[in-house]
Amino acid sequence: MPRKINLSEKIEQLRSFHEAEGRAPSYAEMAELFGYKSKNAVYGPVKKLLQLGYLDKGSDNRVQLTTKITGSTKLLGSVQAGFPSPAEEELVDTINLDQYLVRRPEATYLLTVSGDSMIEAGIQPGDLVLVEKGGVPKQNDIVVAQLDGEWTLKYFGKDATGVYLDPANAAYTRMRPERSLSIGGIVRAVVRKYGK
Amino acid sequence: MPRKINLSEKIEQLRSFHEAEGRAPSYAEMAELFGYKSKNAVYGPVKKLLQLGYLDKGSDNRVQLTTKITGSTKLLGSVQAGFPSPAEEELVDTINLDQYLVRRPEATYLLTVSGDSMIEAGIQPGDLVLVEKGGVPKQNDIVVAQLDGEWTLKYFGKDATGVYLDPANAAYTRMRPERSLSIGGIVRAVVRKYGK
DNA sequence: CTTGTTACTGTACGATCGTTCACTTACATA
DNA sequence: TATGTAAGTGAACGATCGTACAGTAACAAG
Repeated sequence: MPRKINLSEKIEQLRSFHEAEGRAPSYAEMAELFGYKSKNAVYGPVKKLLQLGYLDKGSDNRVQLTTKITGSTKLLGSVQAGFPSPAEEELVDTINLDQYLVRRPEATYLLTVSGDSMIEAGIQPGDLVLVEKGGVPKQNDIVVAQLDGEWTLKYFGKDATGVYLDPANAAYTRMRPERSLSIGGIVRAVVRKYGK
Repeated sequence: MPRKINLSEKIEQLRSFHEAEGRAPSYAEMAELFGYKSKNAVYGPVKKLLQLGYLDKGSDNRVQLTTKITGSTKLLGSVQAGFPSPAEEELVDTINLDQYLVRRPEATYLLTVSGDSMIEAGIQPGDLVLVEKGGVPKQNDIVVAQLDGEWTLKYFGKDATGVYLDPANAAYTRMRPERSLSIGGIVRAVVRKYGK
């Protein structure tokens, strides 16, 4: 039977190395980090971490850290499930919000919301919307649209009459373009930050 | 007068290198990337990019890319201002959502919201809340709390009677702990992703 | 033209890189 | 205890790393 290797400890060591240095360690640095005297000793653990997706190999042959290590937030279950007890030092993966939210980095922009036209969709003034340019909006997608000269945030829709824009606020009504309508982009995510 | 150097082009080249390789280039790779025949030629542009904050130098002497290059979203103005014309190829910095939202990575967790008790605060079922453990909640902070055995998302408050938890839903009422109340963490941000 | 400054080239250097090989140590099983 | 497998050590290899130095090319000012 193969001996048990403490991988979660090594993952934590890789996390702190990345936080301190901002880069992936070399084999020699990993040997020192893990407490080995020879850098060859890390080939075993590295192979396992590659299989588990914690490490990558680039076009040069150096190891690269994946978001499972470099990510800044640990993904847990639902609110109902509550928090894990601080005692259990389990193997928790981290994720990267950028990678989770952004599909096409070159076409994705962040805009600040002003106005309350989408308040009932949970989009408040001051929120950030992550907008992707260039796509074709589907029914009920939230879009950034320029309607008769002014930029707004609305639900996109189409019916027999043509294209329309719906607010998510009972105080406003459905709008249809009189002259021009241009879609700036489709809202892919909403981000709200509390505190200053 | 010093000759003009095209820095924004080099920044774009560094962005595409990072996207392709997932790492920072060496001096030799930068020489090839920028079209120089000698790697010494890049020392000049690199020095300027270091000053402008696009590059860093690590404890080894290799260059590191900052979020101004590796970030995945470009921060623009407000929705009202609309989109910049695609024609203008200006120097736009990118930001990193993780770095923007997360202050203490080791204490930050992501939970999925279930239930509609905070619906009027713009937090819907299925949203992700970014929760920071270990802080002391202030008046009207949104917290993950275990009230009499069950984990919920509520506004935190204190008055002469003691601690209470307020929902953001007219269908529910203020609650006060009968036996125990433990705060799991403070909600620092809300993230909603549209589409699958 | 000449001169001075800057941008760039080409070569060389020690250090470190990842990898390979031979060898020793540790330990479960028989 | 003896045996076999895996883990870890230590030395060596060519390749690439960042840096330094001398020299050339480009160009503005005189």
